Amino acid sequence: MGIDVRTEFDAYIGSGDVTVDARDVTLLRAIDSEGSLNAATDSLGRSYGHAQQRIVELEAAFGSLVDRQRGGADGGGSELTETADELLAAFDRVQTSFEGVAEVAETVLPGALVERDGELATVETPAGRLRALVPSAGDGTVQLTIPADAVTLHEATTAPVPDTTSARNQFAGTVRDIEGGERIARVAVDIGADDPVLALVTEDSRERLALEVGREVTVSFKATATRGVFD
Amino acid sequence: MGIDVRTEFDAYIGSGDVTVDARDVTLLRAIDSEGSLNAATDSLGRSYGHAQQRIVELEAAFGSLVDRQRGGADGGGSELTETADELLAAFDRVQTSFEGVAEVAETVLPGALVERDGELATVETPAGRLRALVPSAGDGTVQLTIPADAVTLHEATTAPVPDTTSARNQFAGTVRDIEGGERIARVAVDIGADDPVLALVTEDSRERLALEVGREVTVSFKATATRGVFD
DNA sequence: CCGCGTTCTACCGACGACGGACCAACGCTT
DNA sequence: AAGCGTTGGTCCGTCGTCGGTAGAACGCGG
Repeated sequence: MGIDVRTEFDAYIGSGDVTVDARDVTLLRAIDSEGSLNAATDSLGRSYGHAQQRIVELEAAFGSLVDRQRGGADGGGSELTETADELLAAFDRVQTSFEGVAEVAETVLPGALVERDGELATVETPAGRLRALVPSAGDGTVQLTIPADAVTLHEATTAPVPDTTSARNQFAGTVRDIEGGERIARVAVDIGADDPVLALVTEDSRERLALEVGREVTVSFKATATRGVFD
Repeated sequence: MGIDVRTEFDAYIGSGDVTVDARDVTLLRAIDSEGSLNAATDSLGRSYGHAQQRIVELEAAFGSLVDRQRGGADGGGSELTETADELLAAFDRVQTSFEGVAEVAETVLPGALVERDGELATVETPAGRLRALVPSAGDGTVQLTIPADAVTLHEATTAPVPDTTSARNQFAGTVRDIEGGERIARVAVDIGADDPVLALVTEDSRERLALEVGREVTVSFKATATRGVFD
């Protein structure tokens, strides 16, 4: 079911009416490594004029980003300010966060909305009722997506009683498949729905829980991490 | 620490060498609601020519998306195929997934890399050692980001023993602050680092765990959900 | 004083994306 | 046969983005 597609994205960080994109970030990085705006632009094969103008725009929103000095023995040069370093770090963080959701496998479950209270909904699925965030308005059937990196597995015998944890969605299931990565395994757990729930687990955890095909486990995931959209 | 910025994104889904963006999606949605390509384009204030051409491109990658019929009593019309519906649903899912990471609060922790095994790293932080995914290569200090919707809280007394769960990162802490939303509360838990760890929790869970400022809890989050980037 | 390599600023041209206009083909109704 | 509103396809003008070029200012060294 469904069609298979790549999921891609462009990340931005913004302040005021300016938004910084990947292009701006590579420019700043090149300035940092080349030591001058000039060297940076032609190492990137880009025009000096627009790059310089762009930096002025960025600085209007974020404050000083590049310490520029013209004249002098070596003709001058530029280096990044602390603000620029923080900006780059912030961009890296959101970039890798987005990469996370883009690359990580997720399982999508069909379901029917039974109740809705603000953004929080309870949905009836083939595996049972669960709670999820559904941001948009609507009614009827929904598709829930559960990111594999938000699913935690427990030994079936020692599962925490639901009242003592904030992970409300808990289901008993049996391991159907394990794809071992280098250090991270992808475990497919059948919880009674058409498709198994995928869980990302470190190899350590896989050994510690003695995960193998056929083993009974309980899977849990937070309501705030599973998101639904209406069909 | 850090500068405050909006985080934004553009989502795409791709197949072959074609990538579908939000513009394409609104076009398809307009065709669906208007009943014809012509009505769709001028309800959007866009040119027919390019829209038609664009659909041909999309269909080259995804197969038939729009059933077009010209001539007839009403002059003809167009409606979406099942494939197009699936495409729209897929786009909605990735869109809301990205919105999730864009809107959800996250806490960033500084740390020092102590070991690294593939993508999996163990990092020394002010709160103790924890395991995280750090995709890029590098060395030295890192910044870990822990999305609030991936943090689960447990009663301090009945925390599951670490060996029985796949959530490896567990810390004892005390609740510092609670921001009550409509149905979802944001709980800040001090675990010994400079900044508290934020956890997104439903109001139900907040009551059930009797969460209030000063209460002792244990927070846990999966290694595969916390991502690190080098400074 | 001149040379150097940089930053600053402005202008031009190429390219792509898009809207707008146009015409043909279609198929049913009248 | 004429009319209608759609789809199919093409062409042109505009606008924004970007590279390229050119010139001025800067400040230190020779």
